[in-house]
Amino acid sequence: MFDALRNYINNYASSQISEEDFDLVKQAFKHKKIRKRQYFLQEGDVCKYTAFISKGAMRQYSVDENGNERIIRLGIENWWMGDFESFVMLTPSLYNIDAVEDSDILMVTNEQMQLLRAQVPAIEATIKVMDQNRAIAYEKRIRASISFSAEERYLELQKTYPALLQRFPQTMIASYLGISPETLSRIRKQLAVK
Amino acid sequence: MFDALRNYINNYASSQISEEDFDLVKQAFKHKKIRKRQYFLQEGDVCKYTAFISKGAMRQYSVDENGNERIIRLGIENWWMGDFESFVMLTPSLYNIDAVEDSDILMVTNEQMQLLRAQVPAIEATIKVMDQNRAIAYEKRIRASISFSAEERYLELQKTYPALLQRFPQTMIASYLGISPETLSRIRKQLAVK
DNA sequence: CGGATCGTTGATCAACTTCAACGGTCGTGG
DNA sequence: CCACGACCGTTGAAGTTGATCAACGATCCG
Repeated sequence: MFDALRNYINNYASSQISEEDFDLVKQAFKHKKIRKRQYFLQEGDVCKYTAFISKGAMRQYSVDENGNERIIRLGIENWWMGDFESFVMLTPSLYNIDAVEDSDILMVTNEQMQLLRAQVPAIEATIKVMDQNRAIAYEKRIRASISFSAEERYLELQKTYPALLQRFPQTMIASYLGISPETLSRIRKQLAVK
Repeated sequence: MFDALRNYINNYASSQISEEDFDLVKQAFKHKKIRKRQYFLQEGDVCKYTAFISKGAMRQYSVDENGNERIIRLGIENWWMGDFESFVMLTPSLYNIDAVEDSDILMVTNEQMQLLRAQVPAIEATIKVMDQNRAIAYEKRIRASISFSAEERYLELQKTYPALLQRFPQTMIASYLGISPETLSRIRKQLAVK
């Protein structure tokens, strides 16, 4: 259960995390199984935990006034899931997060995370790299949304995170790209011809 | 010249930075005056420095195959400017950065920044808060780009960063929002009527 | 087996872009 | 200090992209 997280840390921190340090990590995280369609977070609630997905697939989305779901993040194994703003500021979330497949997650509060960060150098290092990577990934996505057409954004996603295309239904991919399912269907048809 | 930076740090770190610590900061940063239209970074170059804008206004943009400028970031006093990916990874940048007004900037390399971070607790604290705020701001912008119409994105910008609207020509604001200058002009006309 | 979900396709519609022209303002070089 | 050119914002018309509405077949799951 914790192996995925251990590998993740060892991969991000430059050195291996010691057994004692990893015990601290284990104590800070709560394991939870979450079934397909089950909520991890509902709009209006505070996102008290951030979750490391050790198995499964999840999504974060808001619902507009017409009832349309707008997916702003997708996550699978070895990704983190949570509403960052709500988690850090302890404000009510604008988002829902639920499982798209049966999932195993490891949950931690921000308080525990900050403690771990201070106690365990490997965690501190991991978080720094994560912060960097997140900033870079977000900048790319912002650039794509300003500069690229729907087709280009789809191709970019296909190139960057091909795994997501296999794990989530096309409707969700479309929503994540900010386009309608019909448009994505037509783009794929179009690309198949080429 | 360094006052803006000192205030910035004192504002972000929970405690005041000591005089000795701030001397270290002063040594790490290089001051530079940069004239309107002058480049801070050109596409293809590595972004060796990140800049704290102590006075002035700058923009980061890419140029597409048709010669259109796509602005992905605007910055004024007390904001940081630089291509984060290039700065961290030392890869050639896809962007240009130039001054929109005559500006005073304080420049630092990533290496020096990491050293400062290790030596000066106030810098470490400041960067942590910056990382958080950046992530939150980026998530909002991604959400806006997926979910909101051009008019809604303009209103959001007006609400969140009204100062930007005063400092940059409308053409640049339009580019930053990912819409054409004509569309922004019509949106503003439309809103004026209401 | 039956209902729900998913992807596809066609037709129409709305949002936004592009192209073109014009007037105003600002900064600069003569 | 003035005149000129560059840039900026505005407006109109036409064109494109993608959204919406609607219908249908396939598949999956209970």
